[in-house]
Amino acid sequence: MTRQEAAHTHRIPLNRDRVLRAAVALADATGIDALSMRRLAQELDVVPMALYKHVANKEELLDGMVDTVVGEIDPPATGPDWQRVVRGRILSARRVLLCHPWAARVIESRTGPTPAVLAYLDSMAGSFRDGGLSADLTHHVMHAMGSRLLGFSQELFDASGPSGPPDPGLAAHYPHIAELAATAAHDGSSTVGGGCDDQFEFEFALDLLLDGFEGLRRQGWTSARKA
Amino acid sequence: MTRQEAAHTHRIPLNRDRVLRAAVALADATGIDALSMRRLAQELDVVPMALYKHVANKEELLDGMVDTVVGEIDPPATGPDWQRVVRGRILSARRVLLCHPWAARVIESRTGPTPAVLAYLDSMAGSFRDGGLSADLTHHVMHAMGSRLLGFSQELFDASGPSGPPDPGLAAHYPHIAELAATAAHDGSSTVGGGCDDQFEFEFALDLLLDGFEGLRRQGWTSARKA
DNA sequence: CTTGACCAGTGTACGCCGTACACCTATGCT
DNA sequence: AGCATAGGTGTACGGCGTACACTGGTCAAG
Repeated sequence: MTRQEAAHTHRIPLNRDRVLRAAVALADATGIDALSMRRLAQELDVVPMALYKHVANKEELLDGMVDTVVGEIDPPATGPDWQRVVRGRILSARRVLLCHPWAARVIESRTGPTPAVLAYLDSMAGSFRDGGLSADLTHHVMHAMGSRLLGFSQELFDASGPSGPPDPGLAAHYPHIAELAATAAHDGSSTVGGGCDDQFEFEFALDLLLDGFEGLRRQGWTSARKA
Repeated sequence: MTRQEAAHTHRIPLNRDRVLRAAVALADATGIDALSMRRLAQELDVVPMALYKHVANKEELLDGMVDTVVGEIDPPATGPDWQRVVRGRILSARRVLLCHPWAARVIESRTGPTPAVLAYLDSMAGSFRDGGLSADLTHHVMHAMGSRLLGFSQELFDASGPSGPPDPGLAAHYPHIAELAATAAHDGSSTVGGGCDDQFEFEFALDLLLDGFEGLRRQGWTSARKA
């Protein structure tokens, strides 16, 4: 067990997959802003340039990270009730994205779709089609769901800061927001703290949209273009 | 007209507002990634550090830019039809955000709300309340609208690249997406090219949501929490 | 057994970034 | 006249992504 042998044993050859996993873990642990090629290399006990044998550049690294997390989303369930199927899948996507808070922003920042995202969207479209929606309606429905399809949209921010008591200055300047904050505060939601129940909000919007889609489907909606 | 006088005349004293406007213009012209303090300073014929007399740092510059563009959104119209009012305002926001394609991402990247965004959201909540929605419903409705409230969400990407003919390889791997692309291609929408009519998609989703909200309002919806 | 191609990993270097800090210099108040 | 202040300057530092030339180890062909 010379030093050389030790080096051999503890150094798994560092393939692309290991790089991506380490990058995801690092982003999870320290935030996406702290993810640099240099820090990542350090984490892998390697010199920065070594990474470039496995990813072309940082953009491709980010693409790979996106594919890695999107690959964690459950495959679609099977069943006759398309709304159930879609709902379950989207909530799975949401769960995954909530585990990797950086992922939503990174996905949005990609200039083109990555394969895993494409596959996800494709199977989602398939679920709509299997549920009896026309291709036309499915198309518009996918657009309507927007980023909600991918389970994120935690919304911009909470409007109320992390602090506890309602800011009196805020109430003076933004009365309606203050009112909403008050509403959120004193209904006994699952989040004991000041905030509102994100999960409830998410499902509220999701169900509203799904109900809307079902209504359109039942009435045989088709995109009536004005010439 | 010594050189000194010339310097005096052509150098308007560079206040915060001029900095923000120049930053917005530069981001519009060259993209948000090309906006650096150094490039911005150069644009203003000034040394980089001069900017720091007017903005604390780059984050605050971005905050200011957000407030600048959000300030361009039309004030809310008045009228008895709340859906009309809200719809018009949101479409105004969308118009503004489409003029500054970088703005959506920057807004999402802010850690806290900026004053202009807060004011915008507040007056939007006011429109819902004036329309007869309860504070409770308004709260959830604001969440449901999500980023659509701010008029963006051009959606992740177009799924079909900028190229013309449908990629046969894509069709093989992602049949449903290919089907949607075909649907979008041969209905004679306003965009003659391959893409779909973003404006139509946006209004489709918007109206679906607004109709859903109106239904809830009419039936006196209230958030029925399961304890 | 030698040779040479081919990797994965290294080391150095460049140009860009945000910005801390010390410095000027004109302006305007006392 | 004296002086504080505000706005613009110059220099410098540490971090970033990554181009490019290299090295040592593996392995097939001669």
